[in-house]
Amino acid sequence: MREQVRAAILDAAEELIADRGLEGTALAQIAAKAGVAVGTLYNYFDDRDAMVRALFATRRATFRPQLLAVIAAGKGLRFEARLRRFMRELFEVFEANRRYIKVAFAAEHLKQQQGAPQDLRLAIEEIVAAGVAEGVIAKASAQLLATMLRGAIRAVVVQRIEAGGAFPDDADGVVSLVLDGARRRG
Amino acid sequence: MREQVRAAILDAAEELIADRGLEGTALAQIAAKAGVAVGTLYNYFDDRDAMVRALFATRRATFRPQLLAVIAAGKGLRFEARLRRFMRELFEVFEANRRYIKVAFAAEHLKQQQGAPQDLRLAIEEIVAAGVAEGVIAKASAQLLATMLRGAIRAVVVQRIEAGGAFPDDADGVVSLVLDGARRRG
Amino acid sequence: MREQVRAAILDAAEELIADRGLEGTALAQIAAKAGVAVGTLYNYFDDRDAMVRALFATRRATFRPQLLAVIAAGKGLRFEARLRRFMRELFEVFEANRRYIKVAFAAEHLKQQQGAPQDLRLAIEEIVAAGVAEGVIAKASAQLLATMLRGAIRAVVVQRIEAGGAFPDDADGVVSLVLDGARRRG
Amino acid sequence: MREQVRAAILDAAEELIADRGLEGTALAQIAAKAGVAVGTLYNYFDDRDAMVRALFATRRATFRPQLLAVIAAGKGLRFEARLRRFMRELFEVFEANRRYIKVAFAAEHLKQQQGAPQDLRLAIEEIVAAGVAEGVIAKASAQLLATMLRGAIRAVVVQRIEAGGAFPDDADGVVSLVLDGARRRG
DNA sequence: TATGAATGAGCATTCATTCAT
DNA sequence: GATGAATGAATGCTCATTCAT
Repeated sequence: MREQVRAAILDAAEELIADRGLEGTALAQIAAKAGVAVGTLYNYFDDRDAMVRALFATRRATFRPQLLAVIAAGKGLRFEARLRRFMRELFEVFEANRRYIKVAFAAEHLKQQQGAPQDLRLAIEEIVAAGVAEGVIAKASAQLLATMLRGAIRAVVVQRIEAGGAFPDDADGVVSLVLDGARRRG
Repeated sequence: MREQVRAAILDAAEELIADRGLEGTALAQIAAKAGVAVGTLYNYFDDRDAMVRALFATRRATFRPQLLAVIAAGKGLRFEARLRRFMRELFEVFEANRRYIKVAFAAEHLKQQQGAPQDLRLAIEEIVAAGVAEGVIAKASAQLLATMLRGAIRAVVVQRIEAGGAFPDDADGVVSLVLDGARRRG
Repeated sequence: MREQVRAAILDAAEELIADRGLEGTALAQIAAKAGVAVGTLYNYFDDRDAMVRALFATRRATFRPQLLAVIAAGKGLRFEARLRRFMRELFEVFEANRRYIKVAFAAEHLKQQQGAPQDLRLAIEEIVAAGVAEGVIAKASAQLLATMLRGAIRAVVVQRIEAGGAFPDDADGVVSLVLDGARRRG
Repeated sequence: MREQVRAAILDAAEELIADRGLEGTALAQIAAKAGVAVGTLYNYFDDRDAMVRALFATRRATFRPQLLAVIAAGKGLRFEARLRRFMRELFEVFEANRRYIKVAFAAEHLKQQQGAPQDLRLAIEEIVAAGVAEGVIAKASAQLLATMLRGAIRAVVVQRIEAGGAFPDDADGVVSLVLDGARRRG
């Protein structure tokens, strides 16, 4: 009961923030969309800021296990296969959490949270570390590779969010490029 | 004289926006920091929005020629040398325009300006196209390579801005990675 | 309760506008006089303009039925008696709505309302038309007579508002003059 | 020279005030239209209010002699002829001072001036007094007749100003009505 | 004397937060 | 707990007035 109201509030907040941005969304709008009175918001959250933090925390609590599951799913595989699979499945998880991803990247510049981006960073670092352990990736390249992968994912996400389409299947292209480079062979 | 005041206003705006974000910065703060009265702002700009646009336009007018000079400087070189040089010098230009870069990336989500990011995109595409023409890069990889380079640059910039250090010398590493991949050889 | 606050706001607005004019009255003054906070005004009216319109509409809603009652009261009478009675009772209604009348005439030059003046015009035209129908007034004089009556009423009202006294008993004199003229008879 | 600038300023003020009202006209607009700088206004007038008062005073200085001439022109005539002639010529004077008349009536509700209306009142009272002296008007009707004449003139003026046409020739109708009444004669 | 940039008090409006019901 | 009216500080903007040049 109480949880349902809380969820309704956060849903309303998420949708409005995704649409109009964090600063463009007033508490009155959130309350209206959630079907409660403004004052009620304060029974669930200390203040506006706490509500936003709760929004990110709640969503992250949904998103993170899915992300961890994706990582876990590839555990037995060899590095390259694992990375390719990870990239493919990652975009599916993004698709399933589309609105949160939009909000998370949109609010990336705020100090208060780097939920999804942070989780992602760790996930990538873990896989890259596995690649190093396996001897496929030089230790010296590891950090840079991780950064590049994140950069690539971010670019794709931002583009898709603005263009509005589905998250695409550049996954394999990105992996090939970062593993073997863009230089023409032969 | 008039230009000095204008510059002082934009400087104040830039610093405050870099610190507190666009929506977190009030005109009164900008005026105070610039050492003028609120009303004075309106002698220089039509309204708040025009001031922000002027800020971006002015900074871009400084940044863009530097970026173009970097591109032009590499014109005679072969692709790889050119790309390496470009990346190195690019970060120097970033360093010289540090605060603008910060504001530009911070305000990236606003429709009203994609100045620096847009300029950068075109610069990268030009160089990559030269790589294709030279036969070093497969045509099929060109788009992805460009995207990855931008993603990498962005990631580096954001990280350095938040961490506060100088833009690093990952330049060569990035180039090596995107050209030859992270996979260990031999 | 809510209605009382609304009424208090409109009362405050009316009094201040009557005193200082429409443009000379700030919302802060109205709020202070009404004993509420500025923001509260916006719980009752969309904006300043809506508040002013509401003021006129509310007052007119009180004034108009009284005016209509005065007109109706004379329905059975012959023209001259009716006109005399109308003029006398009209000034009583004016007296009962003194502050509104003041505001209404003061804001007469605004497009947004011609409430009282408009109502009055129609009332007069109806009575004059009855005079024409009865054969007492020549059709050709009707329009001018109506205009003169309005002009006379207005002059009396404005004078009394500025002088501050009660609306006078010129009523009979006005009627006699417009019916029989000022020329001395042998 | 100095007088020309002063005149240009008052002309500009008059036109703008006639168009947009007193409160709707900013000093900057007046200065711009007059072709001088804002600061210059303060070399000619103490402040905004003084400028407006000067505007009315100057215009009245033009208007009043014309009005007095109209009165003087009828001096030899008998009352009725004089009144008819006065009313006709009055509207010509109004036509010649159209913009001032518009401003004067528009600003009638301001305490600061009743220039034209005041002059007019005196003119009418003088003529009516002549009618009393001549025995055409009963002393008891004099005040009311004067009030009615003013009311009628005002109504015509306001209507013409808003409608935009020329001041009409209701003059004779008004005179006939106030002298002989609207009642149909057998 | 003329200029017009600088000034800052004043205005309408918004909105997170409080609290009596 | 839920409500939503009340609050008032804060914001962007205007404009009469001042004053250095």
